Amino acid sequence: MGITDRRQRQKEEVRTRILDAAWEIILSEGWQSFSIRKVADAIEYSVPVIYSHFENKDAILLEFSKKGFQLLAEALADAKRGIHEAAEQIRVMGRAYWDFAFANKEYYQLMFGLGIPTCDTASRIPALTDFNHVVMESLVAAAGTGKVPGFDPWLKYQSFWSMLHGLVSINMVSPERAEKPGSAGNHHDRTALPKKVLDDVMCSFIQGLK
Amino acid sequence: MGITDRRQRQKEEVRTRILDAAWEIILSEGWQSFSIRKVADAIEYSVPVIYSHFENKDAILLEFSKKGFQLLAEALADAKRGIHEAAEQIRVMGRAYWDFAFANKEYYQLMFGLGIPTCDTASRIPALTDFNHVVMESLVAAAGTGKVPGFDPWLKYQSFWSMLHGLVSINMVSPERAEKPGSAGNHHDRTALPKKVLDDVMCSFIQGLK
DNA sequence: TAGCTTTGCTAACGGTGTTAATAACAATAA
DNA sequence: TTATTGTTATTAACACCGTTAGCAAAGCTA
Repeated sequence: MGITDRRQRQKEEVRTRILDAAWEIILSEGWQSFSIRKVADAIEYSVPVIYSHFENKDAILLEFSKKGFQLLAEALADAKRGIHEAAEQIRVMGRAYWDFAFANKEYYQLMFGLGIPTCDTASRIPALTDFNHVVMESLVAAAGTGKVPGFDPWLKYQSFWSMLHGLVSINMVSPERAEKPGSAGNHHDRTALPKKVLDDVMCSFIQGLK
Repeated sequence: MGITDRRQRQKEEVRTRILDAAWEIILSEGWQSFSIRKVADAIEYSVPVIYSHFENKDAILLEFSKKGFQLLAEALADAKRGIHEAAEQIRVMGRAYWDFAFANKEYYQLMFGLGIPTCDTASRIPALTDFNHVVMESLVAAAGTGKVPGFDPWLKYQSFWSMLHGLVSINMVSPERAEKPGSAGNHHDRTALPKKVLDDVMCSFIQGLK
């Protein structure tokens, strides 16, 4: 019975075509203006076929959110590969997190857009576990060398992530907000300062581990 | 000519009725489902009158964003009033920031919702300056006692804000994400841990100032 | 009272997510 | 080969949305 197999394959192919078209729209027009109808138009199918592949619009966006976390986890794992000192691992992961966010703005915004992920969606993102592990590993290693009493790796993981996300999202929403009042129009400063802030924050974080 | 005065007053009154109705809708149904038509229905006017008071839907939301920053700046100013030690001022401002965010979720989400504030809106929020001043004051004071070489108050202000916003937004988007895997369903932990993270983060931040 | 300005309305345009009813099709059974 | 079944895709509708053009009503001035 290869028939059902072929049907499965064809169905899968339409599914990926939907995702591809959706992503193209998001990249070119922004995720705000992404719509089911545009996708249907792009893949030359009628609207309801999309609903036979995804429960609703948010389910499509969730798919990208998942993939975003996967890519982020990989980026961090790649960054620290080959580096032995735990503190340095943390430093490069911080930079990698920052770089990922700004190299993949659309992903990052979908991953954290306040309205998009509903409360229960978070538990349905398996890649979050990978992210968790990659970070935690280095944190435990860094603390292990210092022998800090009452060290809570989960707490430090939260701190690490919070700092990075705050830094990124404040600089992503609007560059103006992060600009020094006196240096308006200084384009060099606009990109240089946030990276200095990143270094500063990571530095005092790592200090707090030891 | 008291006629134009009265007209002005009446116009102003409609304006506040629009904002009141809008806020009520946002509180009861969430800002996602807020719509011009619902507001028009609530104030018993037709839709176009709203457009004679506000340029568009976003302009109404921006109004709440502005007020949110104003309230936040006041909350921080209130929190540190009467406290003399700069480090302690920073600590209580951190707590005040956190408390404000969760006591006024709707405001906070409007203030930072990634899709809502466009790039140029940031410069149109005067209360941001107040927020800036209130925080910076204590930062400079805290550093002044320590005499750190190469101290950049603007950089530290960025760090301070970033850490807090990251902490808040990660815990606000979905409580599950911030939960320790092993302690699923432990309701005590769900509220207690983030506050410990807050303390931890603030602690190492203040350490970095001296 | 006639004319002018302001104000508010209806109705429409072009969108959106979502779904019920229906036609077209491919695969099986007689 | 024809009839029957089950799947798939379509049309068309529902109920919304932001926004605006055109028009009627009311208020004020002269």
